[in-house]
Amino acid sequence: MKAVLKKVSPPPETSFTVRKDVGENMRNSWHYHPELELLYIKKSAGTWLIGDYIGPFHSGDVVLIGANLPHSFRHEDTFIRTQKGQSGEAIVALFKQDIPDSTLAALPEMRKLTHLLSLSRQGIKLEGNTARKVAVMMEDLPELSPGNRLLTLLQILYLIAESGDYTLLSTQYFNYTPSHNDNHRLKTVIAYTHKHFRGKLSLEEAAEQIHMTVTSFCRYFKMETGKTYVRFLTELRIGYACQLLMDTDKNITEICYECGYNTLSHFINMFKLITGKRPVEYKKHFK
DNA sequence: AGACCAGAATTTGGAGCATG
DNA sequence: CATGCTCCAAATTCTGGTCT
Repeated sequence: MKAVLKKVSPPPETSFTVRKDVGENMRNSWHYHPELELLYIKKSAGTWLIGDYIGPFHSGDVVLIGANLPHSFRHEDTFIRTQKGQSGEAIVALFKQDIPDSTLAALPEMRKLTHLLSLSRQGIKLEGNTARKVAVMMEDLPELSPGNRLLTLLQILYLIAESGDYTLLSTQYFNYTPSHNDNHRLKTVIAYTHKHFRGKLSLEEAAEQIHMTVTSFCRYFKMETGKTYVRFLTELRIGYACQLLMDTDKNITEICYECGYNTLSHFINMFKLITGKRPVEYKKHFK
């Protein structure tokens, strides 16, 4: 599943982009961009794929997507194709990490904000009261003067960081970038998995990559990532299957084999486990 | 396309060993 | 004593065949 790099250029008098997407304009494909994206779903529902996370979204949801994190929002047809006035609506703010970094993040009072920006690489979904407050602030964003718009954006980021009222969506290993602190062995095995998940990939093979026995590897992987290796692999494969279902006309059997599964029954079971829908239902829903 | 089932494979948790 | 690993048995999950 290859994400497409999208170029975003803000209007000349501003340092970031705010837009209101309505109906057809909300359509998008699997893509990424160096800008952070703050998205408020004013009126719509569907499924979002953010990194290796797949899940439903509804009106009122707010999400912060970090730099270069691939994502795609699949809106239900009713919100895309309805008559004027009844279509779905979303408000999007796209800004470079420099904006909070150069204005606030360097200050000691803003330690939580720095943390928030680093967590955004996994995709952050706002919860409860914070989501409601941010939604209200985002409603106003498109109408504000450029200066007020910037201040409101910073205020929103500060509010999110301080509240801690959010959940992380993707695993931290989906879009990892090498750093000296990262576990080298884990990086090796995850990179190997990303490269080979479409084919046959045994636990033994994965363990071999980092010279561990299978037993030790299973325990190690679970301890490091919080999920089993098989679960991680399943999420990766089903995420790819979703893309194939939405973006191609391949049949379920073909997609099953293309995602590294050998039996249709198992593929369907796993698909249901991860998405809550059967492949055919999923395809009908979004095609 | 999807359900069901038996056998195979994987994961888990406890116990224990080696090393620093 | 802490850490990192292995071994083993039991539990859980996956696979592949078959049927609807």
